[in-house]
Amino acid sequence: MEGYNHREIEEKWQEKWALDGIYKVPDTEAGKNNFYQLVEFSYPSGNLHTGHWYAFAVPDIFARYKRMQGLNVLYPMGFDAFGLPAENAAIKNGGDPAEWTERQMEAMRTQLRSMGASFDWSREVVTCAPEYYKWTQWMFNQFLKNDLVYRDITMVNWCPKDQTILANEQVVDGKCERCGTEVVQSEQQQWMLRITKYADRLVDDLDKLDWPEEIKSAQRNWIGRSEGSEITFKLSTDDTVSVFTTRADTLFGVTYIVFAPEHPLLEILPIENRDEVNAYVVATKKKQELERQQSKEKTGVQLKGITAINPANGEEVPVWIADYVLSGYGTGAVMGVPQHDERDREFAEKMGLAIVDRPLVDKKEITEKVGGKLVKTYRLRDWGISRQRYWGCPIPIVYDPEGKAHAVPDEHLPWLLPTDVDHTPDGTAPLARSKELLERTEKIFGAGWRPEVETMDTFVDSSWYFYRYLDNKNEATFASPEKMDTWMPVDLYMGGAEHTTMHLLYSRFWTKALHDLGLVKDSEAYKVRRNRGLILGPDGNKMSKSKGNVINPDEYVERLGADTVRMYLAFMGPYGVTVNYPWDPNGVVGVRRFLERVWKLKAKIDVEKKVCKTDPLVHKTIKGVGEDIDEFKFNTAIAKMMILLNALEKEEKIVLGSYKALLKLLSPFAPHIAEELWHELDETESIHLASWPTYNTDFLIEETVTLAVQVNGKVRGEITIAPDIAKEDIEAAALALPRVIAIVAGGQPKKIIVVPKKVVNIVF
RNA sequence: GCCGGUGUGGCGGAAUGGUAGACGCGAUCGACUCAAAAUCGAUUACUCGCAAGGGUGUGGAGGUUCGAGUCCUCUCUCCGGCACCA
Repeated sequence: MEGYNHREIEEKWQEKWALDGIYKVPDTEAGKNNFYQLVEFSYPSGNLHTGHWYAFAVPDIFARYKRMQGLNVLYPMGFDAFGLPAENAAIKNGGDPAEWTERQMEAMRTQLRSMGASFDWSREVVTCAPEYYKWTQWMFNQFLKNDLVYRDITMVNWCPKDQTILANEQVVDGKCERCGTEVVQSEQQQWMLRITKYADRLVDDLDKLDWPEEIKSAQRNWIGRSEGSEITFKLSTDDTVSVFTTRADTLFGVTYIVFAPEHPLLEILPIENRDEVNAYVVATKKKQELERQQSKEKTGVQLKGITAINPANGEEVPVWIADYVLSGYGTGAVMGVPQHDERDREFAEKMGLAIVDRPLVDKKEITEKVGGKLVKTYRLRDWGISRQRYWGCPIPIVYDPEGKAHAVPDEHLPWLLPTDVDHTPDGTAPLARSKELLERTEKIFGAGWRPEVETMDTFVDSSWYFYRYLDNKNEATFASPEKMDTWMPVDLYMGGAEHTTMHLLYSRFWTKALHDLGLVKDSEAYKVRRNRGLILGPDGNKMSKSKGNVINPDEYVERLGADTVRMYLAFMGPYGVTVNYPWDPNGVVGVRRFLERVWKLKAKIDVEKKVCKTDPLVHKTIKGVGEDIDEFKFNTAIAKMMILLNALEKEEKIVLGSYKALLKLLSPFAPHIAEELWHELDETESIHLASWPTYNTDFLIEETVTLAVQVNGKVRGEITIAPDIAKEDIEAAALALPRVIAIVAGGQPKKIIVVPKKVVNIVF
């Protein structure tokens, strides 16, 4: 037998598996239940890094395990292929983003294949393909018809470098998530999706989901529901202003009212110190949002000549504007209750406003009494999806000569992205420069019609991709109801923690919207969600080129093999928890050693041998490995296989069945070496089509058990006895230990506790 | 500040309230070798002791229990989310 040559066998089996199509998944298979396991598809960067391996290769263990257990497992892969990097590459080097993307995808497919993952490539989904975005646009049209889409002028986050709008989720510490440029606020028209309409359900339905609390809590925080009252104050000018408060019970303690500087009433009120007020408003607008949030120093200006009447007691209180009141939240005006609110107190003290201590009242009663209403507000904003970029899904809208927006009718979908675009950025949307798009629009709709030149946020593309895997070639609909019935909802969705309040929230919204339109059955797409952690550099820091701590998986695959890399990543710690693990270049060698020893162990097989004293351990290992995989504890599953190997190696000769069982247990983790060794045993069918080994409980019955003997809770020795021995005999055996006799020294134990198979505690 | 998570050897980590540190890495010693690597064997929480054996130990302080890494109370650290959100 040759030595373990990973290069040879990995390539050989990858080719063979592809050729035989062993991972091609039918929509239904007789006698098998379907299991839909999803991982977040990736952007085609053309560079498969350690993170990808951790994201795809480790869940592949689970998919393979489920398949061997007799489930019909779908584990698909695709590409979230629209997005800025392709366009930036085109800007930098010239060329076409579509071609660039295709090249990157081809490179990535090759790299992905090197993982030995069991993806069903026949179901691949590529979001930038017209066959795909046709349905993205179709859904947009459906949403438009059902009032889930609208056009609005809003303050947006604008990245001056990328020349595009960013969602709040894409702004990190006031900087563009992608390029790190300081984000500025600017007022723009854009297409909005009414995600806020679903805010309550997005919060409430979390309770039904088997998701880690950490994810649910992050989504709740992000949506930021708060329940309170809207109360109207009359002004001295006969105008009225509504305030939102969660503390209606403090209404009697109101000593002033404050507007946000952007409040629309400011323009119409007869303010005596108009110049002073305007100056404050202008100064506020100049401040960027970031600055406004950082400097907590209270500022503000009183609106002279304006007062408000407290509806609870008729008291007349002054009215101010101050930038500590946010225009985008609640009603953009608050009641100042310095006695009960820290911010109000700070403001009142600085401005010399009254602070009064009044009794609290019932929130609900007082709200009703003063004609207010109980309301909920949310931190979540509607989702602006307009991007002034080229490489995205075109928004299927055209404008008539009067400038009115119309949906591009379904029969003209896909509304193709034009190709005649100069990618040099000039601050305008690239599609505005396309002759092709304009001519197409006029040809179909008439002279004077103009196309929408914005493209969609790529989070739109990824909000429904998991449906398309189920039926990726369907030309009549995005996915047939029958196929969705057999697969949805997703049984297990593993992904990155960074998507918790972005993709994960958006796609939940999308599913609910499709559900309400009768297009899908479930209102939640993912039954179980697990976030994974990060693989850090050997120095314990996040991998980055500048730190020089980047681990290139290709090098390790070349040197030690894909099986070793997969298995090492699984061995580092439990999966599905957001814990970060540093890559240990020595640790990975340990896994390789394990595989080599499995390889060598084959020489010890004795086909004549039928029983071995390791047989019970084999059964125990089968049980344990299965249980660990069920809980995503791949690390301890591997440890158990190592324990078994250690024991088998100590034997002169081993039973063939034991070796086969070990190979089966190993096969989800290290699919190539397991397949190779399996075939060397004269097996002809793939090990990956074999069934998961079963264990015989007869072997799990222990002949003897070892109990710790404690005196007053401290371990003083141990006894090895038959498991079914009587309590009295156990006590006697424990008391007979020389060390116990020495400690007890003839005294009478107060009590003896016997925990079967575990411990004897002599309390003395 | 609010919410969520985390804390165990030199390192990654393991432990249904029942012998803390499985498994792996690293380290030390030994075998093999001219030598090194690889491989194999032994040791490896800390500490006192020649040894037998003892003491201490899961961020910290209390508590419940025959028995606590695990349960309870308080507290600290680090990581993540939200944050002038009324």
